[in-house]
Amino acid sequence: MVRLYKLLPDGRRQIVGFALAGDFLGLALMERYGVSAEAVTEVSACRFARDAFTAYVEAKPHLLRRLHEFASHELSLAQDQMVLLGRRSAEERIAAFLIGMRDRLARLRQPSVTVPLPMSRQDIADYLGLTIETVSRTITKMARNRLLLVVPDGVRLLDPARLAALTGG
Amino acid sequence: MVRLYKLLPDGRRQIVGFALAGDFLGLALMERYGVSAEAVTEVSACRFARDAFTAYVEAKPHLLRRLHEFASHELSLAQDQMVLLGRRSAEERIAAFLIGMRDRLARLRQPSVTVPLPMSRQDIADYLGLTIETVSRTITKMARNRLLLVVPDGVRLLDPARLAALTGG
DNA sequence: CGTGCGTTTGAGCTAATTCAATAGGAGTGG
DNA sequence: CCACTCCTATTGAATTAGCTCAAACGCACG
Repeated sequence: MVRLYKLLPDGRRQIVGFALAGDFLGLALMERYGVSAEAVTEVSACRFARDAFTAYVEAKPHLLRRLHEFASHELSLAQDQMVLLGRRSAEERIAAFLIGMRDRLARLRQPSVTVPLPMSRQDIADYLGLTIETVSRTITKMARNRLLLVVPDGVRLLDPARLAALTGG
Repeated sequence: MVRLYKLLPDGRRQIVGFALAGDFLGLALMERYGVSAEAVTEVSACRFARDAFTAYVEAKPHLLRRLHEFASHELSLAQDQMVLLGRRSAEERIAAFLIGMRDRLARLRQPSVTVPLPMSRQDIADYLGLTIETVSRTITKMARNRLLLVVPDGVRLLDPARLAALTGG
Protein backbone atom coordinates (compact mmCIF):
# COMPACT_ATOMS: atom_id res chain seq x y z
CA MET A 1 0.00 0.00 0.00
CA VAL A 2 1.18 3.49 -0.92
CA ARG A 3 0.05 6.77 0.61
CA LEU A 4 -0.36 9.69 -1.81
CA TYR A 5 -0.24 13.08 -0.20
CA LYS A 6 0.25 16.79 -0.48
CA LEU A 7 2.00 19.04 2.01
CA LEU A 8 1.36 22.66 2.87
CA PRO A 9 4.44 24.84 3.49
CA ASP A 10 3.80 24.80 7.24
CA GLY A 11 3.81 21.02 7.36
CA ARG A 12 0.11 20.24 7.34
CA ARG A 13 -0.47 17.13 5.30
CA GLN A 14 -3.44 15.88 3.32
CA ILE A 15 -3.38 12.30 2.12
CA VAL A 16 -5.31 12.32 -1.16
CA GLY A 17 -5.47 8.56 -1.50
CA PHE A 18 -4.08 5.14 -0.75
CA ALA A 19 -2.90 3.17 -3.77
CA LEU A 20 -3.37 -0.59 -3.74
CA ALA A 21 -1.97 -3.39 -5.86
CA GLY A 22 -2.61 -2.75 -9.55
CA ASP A 23 -3.12 1.00 -9.21
CA PHE A 24 -1.42 3.38 -11.60
CA LEU A 25 0.44 6.39 -10.15
CA GLY A 26 1.07 9.58 -12.07
CA LEU A 27 -1.83 9.47 -14.48
CA ALA A 28 -1.21 12.93 -15.80
CA LEU A 29 1.06 12.24 -18.73
CA MET A 30 2.59 15.64 -19.18
CA GLU A 31 2.48 18.05 -16.31
CA ARG A 32 4.63 17.69 -13.24
CA TYR A 33 2.47 15.68 -10.83
CA GLY A 34 2.08 17.58 -7.55
CA VAL A 35 1.56 14.55 -5.34
CA SER A 36 4.12 12.66 -3.26
CA ALA A 37 4.06 8.92 -2.67
CA GLU A 38 5.44 6.78 0.15
CA ALA A 39 5.19 3.05 0.65
CA VAL A 40 3.16 2.05 3.70
CA THR A 41 3.78 -1.66 3.26
CA GLU A 42 6.33 -3.46 1.13
CA VAL A 43 5.49 -2.77 -2.48
CA SER A 44 6.85 -3.74 -5.82
CA ALA A 45 6.40 -1.13 -8.47
CA CYS A 46 6.91 -0.96 -12.18
CA ARG A 47 8.40 2.32 -13.29
CA PHE A 48 8.30 3.77 -16.80
CA ALA A 49 10.44 6.56 -18.17
CA ARG A 50 8.01 9.34 -18.94
CA ASP A 51 9.11 9.94 -22.52
CA ALA A 52 9.16 6.29 -23.46
CA PHE A 53 5.80 5.71 -21.82
CA THR A 54 4.23 8.73 -23.49
CA ALA A 55 5.52 7.52 -26.84
CA TYR A 56 4.17 4.04 -26.19
CA VAL A 57 0.76 5.40 -25.22
CA GLU A 58 0.78 7.50 -28.37
CA ALA A 59 1.12 4.33 -30.42
CA LYS A 60 -1.47 2.31 -28.48
CA PRO A 61 -4.88 4.01 -28.35
CA HIS A 62 -6.29 1.15 -26.35
CA LEU A 63 -3.81 1.79 -23.53
CA LEU A 64 -4.72 5.45 -23.51
CA ARG A 65 -8.33 4.41 -23.25
CA ARG A 66 -7.53 2.32 -20.16
CA LEU A 67 -5.52 5.17 -18.71
CA HIS A 68 -8.41 7.54 -19.17
CA GLU A 69 -10.81 5.09 -17.59
CA PHE A 70 -8.52 4.83 -14.59
CA ALA A 71 -8.18 8.61 -14.35
CA SER A 72 -11.95 9.00 -14.56
CA HIS A 73 -12.35 6.48 -11.77
CA GLU A 74 -9.79 8.33 -9.65
CA LEU A 75 -11.65 11.57 -10.29
CA SER A 76 -14.84 9.94 -9.13
CA LEU A 77 -13.17 8.74 -5.93
CA ALA A 78 -11.74 12.21 -5.40
CA GLN A 79 -15.22 13.72 -5.70
CA ASP A 80 -16.56 11.28 -3.13
CA GLN A 81 -13.69 12.23 -0.84
CA MET A 82 -14.61 15.91 -1.28
CA VAL A 83 -18.10 15.14 -0.01
CA LEU A 84 -16.57 13.29 2.93
CA LEU A 85 -14.14 16.09 3.78
CA GLY A 86 -16.60 18.90 3.23
CA ARG A 87 -19.81 17.59 4.69
CA ARG A 88 -19.42 14.49 6.85
CA SER A 89 -18.93 14.23 10.63
CA ALA A 90 -15.93 12.48 12.19
CA GLU A 91 -17.95 9.33 12.85
CA GLU A 92 -19.30 9.29 9.30
CA ARG A 93 -15.79 9.72 7.92
CA ILE A 94 -14.36 6.81 9.89
CA ALA A 95 -17.31 4.59 8.99
CA ALA A 96 -17.05 5.50 5.30
CA PHE A 97 -13.30 4.95 5.36
CA LEU A 98 -13.59 1.47 6.86
CA ILE A 99 -16.43 0.39 4.59
CA GLY A 100 -14.63 1.83 1.58
CA MET A 101 -11.41 0.04 2.47
CA ARG A 102 -13.26 -3.23 2.94
CA ASP A 103 -14.91 -2.88 -0.46
CA ARG A 104 -11.68 -1.99 -2.27
CA LEU A 105 -9.86 -4.90 -0.70
CA ALA A 106 -12.76 -7.24 -1.42
CA ARG A 107 -12.21 -6.54 -5.11
CA LEU A 108 -8.54 -7.54 -4.81
CA ARG A 109 -8.55 -10.44 -2.39
CA GLN A 110 -11.63 -12.34 -1.25
CA PRO A 111 -14.30 -10.40 0.71
CA SER A 112 -13.59 -10.29 4.44
CA VAL A 113 -14.88 -8.55 7.55
CA THR A 114 -11.31 -8.09 8.72
CA VAL A 115 -9.93 -4.84 7.35
CA PRO A 116 -6.14 -4.53 7.52
CA LEU A 117 -4.97 -1.01 8.33
CA PRO A 118 -1.23 -1.01 7.69
CA MET A 119 -1.05 2.78 7.81
CA SER A 120 -0.67 4.74 11.05
CA ARG A 121 -3.46 6.56 12.86
CA GLN A 122 -1.79 9.77 11.74
CA ASP A 123 -2.15 8.63 8.13
CA ILE A 124 -5.84 7.91 8.64
CA ALA A 125 -6.29 11.30 10.28
CA ASP A 126 -4.53 13.07 7.41
CA TYR A 127 -6.67 11.18 4.92
CA LEU A 128 -9.94 12.03 6.66
CA GLY A 129 -9.15 15.63 7.60
CA LEU A 130 -9.18 14.86 11.32
CA THR A 131 -6.65 14.68 14.15
CA ILE A 132 -5.08 11.48 15.38
CA GLU A 133 -6.96 11.84 18.68
CA THR A 134 -10.34 12.11 17.00
CA VAL A 135 -9.59 9.03 14.90
CA SER A 136 -8.55 7.10 17.98
CA ARG A 137 -11.52 8.19 20.05
CA THR A 138 -14.01 7.46 17.28
CA ILE A 139 -12.65 3.97 16.67
CA THR A 140 -12.67 3.32 20.42
CA LYS A 141 -16.30 4.42 20.58
CA MET A 142 -17.22 2.14 17.68
CA ALA A 143 -15.48 -0.75 19.43
CA ARG A 144 -17.40 0.06 22.63
CA ASN A 145 -20.63 -0.01 20.62
CA ARG A 146 -19.79 -3.49 19.28
CA LEU A 147 -19.53 -2.18 15.72
CA LEU A 148 -15.99 -3.43 15.34
CA LEU A 149 -13.09 -5.07 17.10
CA VAL A 150 -9.64 -3.54 17.07
CA VAL A 151 -7.14 -6.23 16.08
CA PRO A 152 -3.39 -5.96 15.44
CA ASP A 153 -2.87 -3.83 12.29
CA GLY A 154 -6.55 -3.52 11.52
CA VAL A 155 -10.15 -3.87 12.60
CA ARG A 156 -12.72 -6.64 12.35
CA LEU A 157 -16.14 -5.36 11.35
CA LEU A 158 -18.67 -6.94 13.69
CA ASP A 159 -21.70 -5.23 12.19
CA PRO A 160 -20.91 -3.99 8.67
CA ALA A 161 -24.55 -3.11 7.99
CA ARG A 162 -24.87 -0.83 11.01
CA LEU A 163 -21.47 0.66 10.24
CA ALA A 164 -22.51 1.32 6.65
CA ALA A 165 -25.63 3.04 7.98
CA LEU A 166 -23.38 5.40 9.95
CA THR A 167 -21.68 6.68 6.79
CA GLY A 168 -24.73 8.79 6.02
CA GLY A 169 -25.04 7.76 2.38
CA MET B 1 -21.00 29.15 -14.97
CA VAL B 2 -22.24 25.73 -13.87
CA ARG B 3 -22.16 24.25 -10.37
CA LEU B 4 -21.28 20.57 -10.13
CA TYR B 5 -22.41 18.91 -6.94
CA LYS B 6 -23.24 15.81 -5.02
CA LEU B 7 -26.03 15.38 -2.49
CA LEU B 8 -26.21 13.18 0.58
CA PRO B 9 -29.56 11.48 1.27
CA ASP B 10 -30.28 13.92 4.12
CA GLY B 11 -29.85 16.92 1.86
CA ARG B 12 -26.30 17.98 2.66
CA ARG B 13 -24.64 19.22 -0.50
CA GLN B 14 -21.04 19.35 -1.60
CA ILE B 15 -20.21 21.37 -4.69
CA VAL B 16 -17.27 19.57 -6.29
CA GLY B 17 -16.52 22.28 -8.79
CA PHE B 18 -17.62 25.22 -10.88
CA ALA B 19 -17.39 24.73 -14.62
CA LEU B 20 -16.50 27.73 -16.77
CA ALA B 21 -16.66 28.39 -20.50
CA GLY B 22 -14.84 25.70 -22.44
CA ASP B 23 -14.98 23.06 -19.73
CA PHE B 24 -16.03 19.52 -20.51
CA LEU B 25 -18.64 17.86 -18.31
CA GLY B 26 -18.96 14.12 -17.88
CA LEU B 27 -15.40 13.09 -18.61
CA ALA B 28 -15.95 9.51 -17.62
CA LEU B 29 -16.96 7.94 -20.89
CA MET B 30 -18.67 4.82 -19.64
CA GLU B 31 -19.89 4.78 -16.08
CA ARG B 32 -22.90 6.68 -14.92
CA TYR B 33 -21.49 9.98 -13.74
CA GLY B 34 -22.52 10.61 -10.13
CA VAL B 35 -22.43 14.38 -10.27
CA SER B 36 -25.30 16.79 -10.89
CA ALA B 37 -24.98 20.06 -12.76
CA GLU B 38 -26.99 23.29 -12.59
CA ALA B 39 -26.46 26.52 -14.45
CA VAL B 40 -25.53 29.45 -12.22
CA THR B 41 -25.46 31.97 -15.05
CA GLU B 42 -26.83 31.72 -18.57
CA VAL B 43 -24.86 29.07 -20.36
CA SER B 44 -24.82 27.57 -23.78
CA ALA B 45 -23.81 23.95 -23.86
CA CYS B 46 -22.99 21.47 -26.56
CA ARG B 47 -24.41 18.05 -25.84
CA PHE B 48 -23.24 14.76 -27.37
CA ALA B 49 -25.09 11.46 -27.35
CA ARG B 50 -22.94 9.15 -25.29
CA ASP B 51 -22.76 6.32 -27.80
CA ALA B 52 -21.99 8.56 -30.76
CA PHE B 53 -19.38 10.46 -28.80
CA THR B 54 -17.72 7.29 -27.54
CA ALA B 55 -17.57 5.98 -31.08
CA TYR B 56 -16.11 9.24 -32.32
CA VAL B 57 -13.47 9.25 -29.58
CA GLU B 58 -12.63 5.67 -30.50
CA ALA B 59 -11.82 6.82 -34.01
CA LYS B 60 -9.84 9.90 -32.98
CA PRO B 61 -6.95 9.11 -30.64
CA HIS B 62 -6.00 12.75 -30.50
CA LEU B 63 -9.37 13.66 -29.02
CA LEU B 64 -8.99 10.96 -26.40
CA ARG B 65 -5.62 12.40 -25.59
CA ARG B 66 -7.18 15.83 -25.02
CA LEU B 67 -9.94 14.26 -22.95
CA HIS B 68 -7.40 12.52 -20.77
CA GLU B 69 -5.42 15.71 -20.32
CA PHE B 70 -8.56 17.46 -19.21
CA ALA B 71 -9.46 14.65 -16.81
CA SER B 72 -5.93 14.70 -15.36
CA HIS B 73 -6.24 18.43 -14.83
CA GLU B 74 -9.59 17.97 -13.12
CA LEU B 75 -8.07 15.31 -10.89
CA SER B 76 -5.30 17.68 -9.96
CA LEU B 77 -7.84 20.39 -9.05
CA ALA B 78 -9.80 17.84 -7.04
CA GLN B 79 -6.67 16.93 -5.08
CA ASP B 80 -6.02 20.60 -4.32
CA GLN B 81 -9.61 20.89 -3.15
CA MET B 82 -9.09 17.90 -0.84
CA VAL B 83 -6.19 19.73 0.80
CA LEU B 84 -8.41 22.77 1.17
CA LEU B 85 -11.32 20.83 2.65
CA GLY B 86 -9.21 18.64 4.90
CA ARG B 87 -6.58 20.99 6.22
CA ARG B 88 -7.33 24.65 5.69
CA SER B 89 -9.08 27.13 7.99
CA ALA B 90 -12.16 29.07 6.95
CA GLU B 91 -10.13 32.18 6.18
CA GLU B 92 -7.62 30.19 4.13
CA ARG B 93 -10.45 28.55 2.19
CA ILE B 94 -12.08 31.84 1.26
CA ALA B 95 -8.74 33.38 0.29
CA ALA B 96 -7.79 30.36 -1.81
CA PHE B 97 -11.22 30.35 -3.44
CA LEU B 98 -11.04 34.00 -4.44
CA ILE B 99 -7.46 33.80 -5.70
CA GLY B 100 -8.26 30.59 -7.56
CA MET B 101 -11.33 32.11 -9.19
CA ARG B 102 -9.37 35.18 -10.23
CA ASP B 103 -6.67 33.01 -11.81
CA ARG B 104 -9.13 30.79 -13.65
CA LEU B 105 -11.01 33.78 -15.00
CA ALA B 106 -7.77 35.52 -15.94
CA ARG B 107 -7.04 32.62 -18.29
CA LEU B 108 -10.43 33.10 -19.98
CA ARG B 109 -10.89 36.86 -20.11
CA GLN B 110 -8.23 39.43 -19.38
CA PRO B 111 -6.70 39.48 -15.88
CA SER B 112 -8.67 41.60 -13.44
CA VAL B 113 -8.80 42.33 -9.71
CA THR B 114 -12.59 42.26 -9.87
CA VAL B 115 -13.79 38.72 -9.31
CA PRO B 116 -17.41 38.11 -10.32
CA LEU B 117 -19.22 35.72 -7.98
CA PRO B 118 -22.47 34.85 -9.75
CA MET B 119 -23.15 31.96 -7.37
CA SER B 120 -24.93 32.41 -4.03
CA ARG B 121 -23.22 32.48 -0.65
CA GLN B 122 -24.76 29.06 -0.05
CA ASP B 123 -23.01 27.76 -3.16
CA ILE B 124 -19.68 29.12 -1.95
CA ALA B 125 -20.27 27.56 1.47
CA ASP B 126 -21.11 24.19 -0.08
CA TYR B 127 -18.01 24.39 -2.24
CA LEU B 128 -15.70 25.23 0.67
CA GLY B 129 -17.23 22.92 3.26
CA LEU B 130 -18.42 25.82 5.41
CA THR B 131 -21.73 27.39 6.40
CA ILE B 132 -23.21 30.43 4.74
CA GLU B 133 -22.69 32.42 7.94
CA THR B 134 -18.99 31.62 8.12
CA VAL B 135 -18.57 32.62 4.47
CA SER B 136 -20.39 35.89 5.07
CA ARG B 137 -18.47 36.70 8.25
CA THR B 138 -15.09 35.88 6.72
CA ILE B 139 -15.72 38.03 3.66
CA THR B 140 -16.94 40.85 5.88
CA LYS B 141 -13.76 40.58 7.95
CA MET B 142 -11.60 40.67 4.83
CA ALA B 143 -13.44 43.76 3.65
CA ARG B 144 -12.91 45.36 7.07
CA ASN B 145 -9.18 44.59 6.75
CA ARG B 146 -9.04 46.34 3.35
CA LEU B 147 -8.20 43.07 1.58
CA LEU B 148 -11.18 43.36 -0.70
CA LEU B 149 -14.28 45.34 -1.49
CA VAL B 150 -17.67 43.70 -1.78
CA VAL B 151 -19.31 44.86 -5.01
CA PRO B 152 -22.60 43.76 -6.62
CA ASP B 153 -22.23 40.11 -7.70
CA GLY B 154 -18.58 39.82 -6.73
CA VAL B 155 -15.59 41.27 -4.95
CA ARG B 156 -12.76 43.55 -5.92
CA LEU B 157 -9.39 42.39 -4.62
CA LEU B 158 -7.66 45.41 -3.07
CA ASP B 159 -4.53 43.54 -2.01
CA PRO B 160 -4.20 40.29 -3.98
CA ALA B 161 -0.68 39.65 -2.63
CA ARG B 162 -1.76 39.80 1.00
CA LEU B 163 -4.83 37.73 0.20
CA ALA B 164 -2.67 35.11 -1.53
CA ALA B 165 -0.48 35.02 1.57
CA LEU B 166 -3.58 34.13 3.61
CA THR B 167 -4.18 30.97 1.60
CA GLY B 168 -1.33 29.25 3.43
CA GLY B 169 0.32 27.74 0.36
C1' DC C 1 14.60 -4.11 32.31
C1' DG C 2 14.75 0.28 30.21
C1' DT C 3 13.97 3.22 26.15
C1' DG C 4 11.39 4.87 22.30
C1' DC C 5 7.49 5.36 19.57
C1' DG C 6 2.77 5.00 18.36
C1' DT C 7 -1.73 4.98 20.53
C1' DT C 8 -5.17 5.91 23.85
C1' DT C 9 -7.40 8.66 27.25
C1' DG C 10 -8.45 12.98 29.77
C1' DA C 11 -9.49 17.94 30.36
C1' DG C 12 -10.12 22.33 28.65
C1' DC C 13 -10.40 25.36 24.61
C1' DT C 14 -11.81 27.36 20.26
C1' DA C 15 -13.10 27.74 15.45
C1' DA C 16 -16.94 27.02 13.28
C1' DT C 17 -21.76 25.84 13.68
C1' DT C 18 -26.51 26.57 15.05
C1' DC C 19 -30.24 29.28 16.13
C1' DA C 20 -32.25 33.73 15.88
C1' DA C 21 -32.88 38.41 14.56
C1' DT C 22 -32.09 42.16 11.36
C1' DA C 23 -31.00 44.30 7.13
C1' DG C 24 -30.89 44.99 2.20
C1' DG C 25 -32.52 44.82 -2.33
C1' DA C 26 -35.64 43.27 -6.35
C1' DG C 27 -40.16 42.65 -7.84
C1' DT C 28 -45.35 43.57 -7.43
C1' DG C 29 -49.40 45.91 -6.99
C1' DG C 30 -52.22 49.71 -5.18
C1' DC D 1 -44.29 56.65 -5.63
C1' DC D 2 -44.82 54.07 -1.72
C1' DA D 3 -46.09 49.86 0.86
C1' DC D 4 -45.50 45.11 1.04
C1' DT D 5 -43.53 40.62 0.15
C1' DC D 6 -39.91 37.52 -0.67
C1' DC D 7 -35.46 36.08 -0.61
C1' DT D 8 -30.68 36.40 0.23
C1' DA D 9 -27.16 38.17 3.04
C1' DT D 10 -25.41 39.95 7.29
C1' DT D 11 -24.87 40.27 12.17
C1' DG D 12 -25.29 38.59 16.96
C1' DA D 13 -25.41 35.19 20.76
C1' DA D 14 -24.98 30.71 22.43
C1' DT D 15 -23.55 25.97 21.55
C1' DT D 16 -20.62 22.19 20.22
C1' DA D 17 -17.73 19.02 17.48
C1' DG D 18 -13.42 18.52 17.02
C1' DC D 19 -8.84 20.38 18.32
C1' DT D 20 -4.93 21.24 21.48
C1' DC D 21 -2.26 20.21 25.20
C1' DA D 22 -0.89 16.81 28.46
C1' DA D 23 -0.44 12.46 30.61
C1' DA D 24 -0.56 7.50 30.70
C1' DC D 25 -0.39 3.20 28.34
C1' DG D 26 1.43 -0.69 25.67
C1' DC D 27 4.47 -3.01 23.12
C1' DA D 28 8.68 -3.92 20.30
C1' DC D 29 13.45 -3.87 20.49
C1' DG D 30 18.11 -3.68 22.35
